[in-house]
Amino acid sequence: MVSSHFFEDVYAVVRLIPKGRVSTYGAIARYLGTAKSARTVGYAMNASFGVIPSVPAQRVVNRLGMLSGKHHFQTPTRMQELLEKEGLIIRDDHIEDFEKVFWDPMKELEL
DNA sequence: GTCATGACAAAGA
DNA sequence: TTCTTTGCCATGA
Repeated sequence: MVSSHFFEDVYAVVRLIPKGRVSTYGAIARYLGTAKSARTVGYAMNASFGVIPSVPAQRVVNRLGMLSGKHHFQTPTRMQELLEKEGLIIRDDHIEDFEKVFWDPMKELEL
């Protein structure tokens, strides 16, 4: 497959998300300069399945901190388990203390 | 080649 | 304030 430029950027940023932190589609999209392409970021995650090096797609959620994409994992519970394994608290498919674990590339990288 | 859909989000009415 | 519309990039029919 021919990883498009945009996808590569998305993967690069997602891989930079520290363990125990999460980011959002919109934050990544904005960091890449295309604020309204959050949708495409999600699509990139869908295509990130099997990509090497592995892309921690479980650390990317929507702006509400909800595990909107868990259904796209190998198993619907995979995403939650991975996050809990990293020390996060998942409650009812949404991340507790989302603001505290939120990792914004705009602030963390470009600061 | 065109049309529709998708792990989303911001802006307009 | 909520509801609706638009934008983005890539993929599949």
